[in-house]
Amino acid sequence: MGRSPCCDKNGLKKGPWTQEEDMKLIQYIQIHGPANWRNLPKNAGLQRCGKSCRLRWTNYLRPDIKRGRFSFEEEETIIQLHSVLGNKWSAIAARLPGRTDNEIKNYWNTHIRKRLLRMGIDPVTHAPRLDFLDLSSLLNSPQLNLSSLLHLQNLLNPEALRLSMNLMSANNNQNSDILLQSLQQNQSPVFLPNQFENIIHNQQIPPNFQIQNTNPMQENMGQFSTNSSSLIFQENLAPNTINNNLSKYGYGISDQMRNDLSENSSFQSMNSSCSNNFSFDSVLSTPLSSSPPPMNSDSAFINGSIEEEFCSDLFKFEIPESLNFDDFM
DNA sequence: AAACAGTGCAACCGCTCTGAC
DNA sequence: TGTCAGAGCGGTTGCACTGTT
Repeated sequence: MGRSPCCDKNGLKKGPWTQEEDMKLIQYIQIHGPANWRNLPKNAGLQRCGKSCRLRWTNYLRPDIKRGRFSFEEEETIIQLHSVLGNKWSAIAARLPGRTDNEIKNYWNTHIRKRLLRMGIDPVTHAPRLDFLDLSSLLNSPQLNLSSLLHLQNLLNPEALRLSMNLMSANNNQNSDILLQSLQQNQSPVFLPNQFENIIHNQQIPPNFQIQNTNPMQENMGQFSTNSSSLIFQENLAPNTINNNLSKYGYGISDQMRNDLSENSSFQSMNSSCSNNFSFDSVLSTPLSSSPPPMNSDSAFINGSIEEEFCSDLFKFEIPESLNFDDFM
């Protein structure tokens, strides 16, 4: 005994809704309210499946539906919420007044997802994916050093990283031996956040280390789960360190932009007890525009209900208006 | 101008999950 | 505990529109 179908599909109309059907549905719901979808088509005189009526109402006819293009703020909100909630489109839609889950899903798949991929960002994990980028150009970059390779360990599959290390070894990079040895022994070296900072600043590496994932939201995200950014943006890191790492890990920050950031922008580390829950990925993956709104992610949360699990104001990042982002779009 | 390819989006399908009964 | 309706999700389809050749 399986579940009975929601409707008898024989003789029921499919495809685009006509204006007359819409009017029937609207008038019926205005009188009786949106309930008992199974019986609604019959009572409303519609040759439609109840589920089709429900979807038509919730995705198109509802009076509070907002039509038209997504604003920058809405897009930013979607990206940030998706970095926390994943593909829970209804949960995302609940925080975007007037937008439906289906609309957001479509917009994600047709616009945002493609742009994130072009930016070298995994749209699933919101982590930079160097396998989307040109590895050879990275290896030839004068900025490639030990700390950046430590993050490559998180972003590349082991074989790709081994190849990278071999190439660096050929370039007489003595530090690479340490990392290569660790990889060959398949160790899971561990280090603490303050040690990580030492690495960033002093290029020193403990004998055995591991980048610890401090973001619980990303612990279950498979092979790309180790989150570099949650470590990169620990509270005590200097802005220039952050700026340098922006470009190291695939965000395409040019030298000009990095200089502008160093000179004119400010990362404000906020004292917060929820820093471990914050993922900077959402901010990083936020699309840049020629006239960006304030990068304070507070604007992303309509009702504030998510703030308990997502520290939205850990950092405030101000981008000077004179900065030209066209190169990065 | 016509043919074709690419894109965006509404709508659908099949399935799972959840809560009420 | 099982059944059912509603809700939600991922994936897909079909069509209109737009850009390119």
